[in-house]
Amino acid sequence: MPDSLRRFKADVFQALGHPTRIAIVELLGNRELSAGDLIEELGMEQANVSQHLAVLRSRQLVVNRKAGNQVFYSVRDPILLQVLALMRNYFQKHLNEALAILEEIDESQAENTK
Amino acid sequence: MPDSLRRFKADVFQALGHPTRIAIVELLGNRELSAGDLIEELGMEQANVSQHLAVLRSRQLVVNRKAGNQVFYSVRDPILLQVLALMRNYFQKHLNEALAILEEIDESQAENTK
DNA sequence: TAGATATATGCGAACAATCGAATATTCTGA
DNA sequence: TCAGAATATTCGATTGTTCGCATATATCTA
Repeated sequence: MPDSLRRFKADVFQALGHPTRIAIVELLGNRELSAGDLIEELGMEQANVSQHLAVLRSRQLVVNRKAGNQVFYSVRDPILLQVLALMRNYFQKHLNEALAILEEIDESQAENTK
Repeated sequence: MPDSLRRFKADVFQALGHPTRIAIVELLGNRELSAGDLIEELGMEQANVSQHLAVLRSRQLVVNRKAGNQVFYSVRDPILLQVLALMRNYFQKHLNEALAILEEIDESQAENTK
């Protein structure tokens, strides 16, 4: 496989490689939500959410539609939702290990705060 | 969904968010390959490949088996291969946009080298 | 045991990603 | 045209990732 193709895939995965962006894609699901809706649901800084939306847009994982004052976002291709569904599956299958990994992450974070 | 779950998913995606690691998982497919095999196939520095393998191991996307002198790697769960297959699908569907994105990346890299 | 082979790890420099704060843009309604 | 609402962008500080190089560890073979 050409390297450019791998870079493309890696870019898509990397765009999904942040909890907030996962949350955005999952909140969107099959419906449209405005940026404001997302900000409210996520309970995060407006600018921060907007930045994450910019990442998802730049990789074209979401599309947006302007309606007057607002901007409505949706997932561009349902394949992405299938991918997330597979991941849910994967997570359940490996729940124990997953929790262990998460604990490690927490511990190493505690470590850093010492 | 709890945030921890999203972090777990994000971690998995992030592990896949590098062209070399995509290449490794795709090379492995359903078979086992030694670290040396992978280094040869990839044509990259031994240490670099080993570091990428460490990332994949730490997120448990691959498992390894020691046999004497060598270490054999394989993909832990075929779900990951399904995910990659879906991405192939996605890529073909959006080939044109994908190429545009790749060009942008190239341009911004050229920008940086100015 | 010594030397070779296979793999992993530690370190530092370069680069990229993230966040909050401030500011800019775009649109609406008075 | 102006104020205000919704969203996006820019900036700088901080943190995380990646790479190459050097070195460590483990195993095999003579």
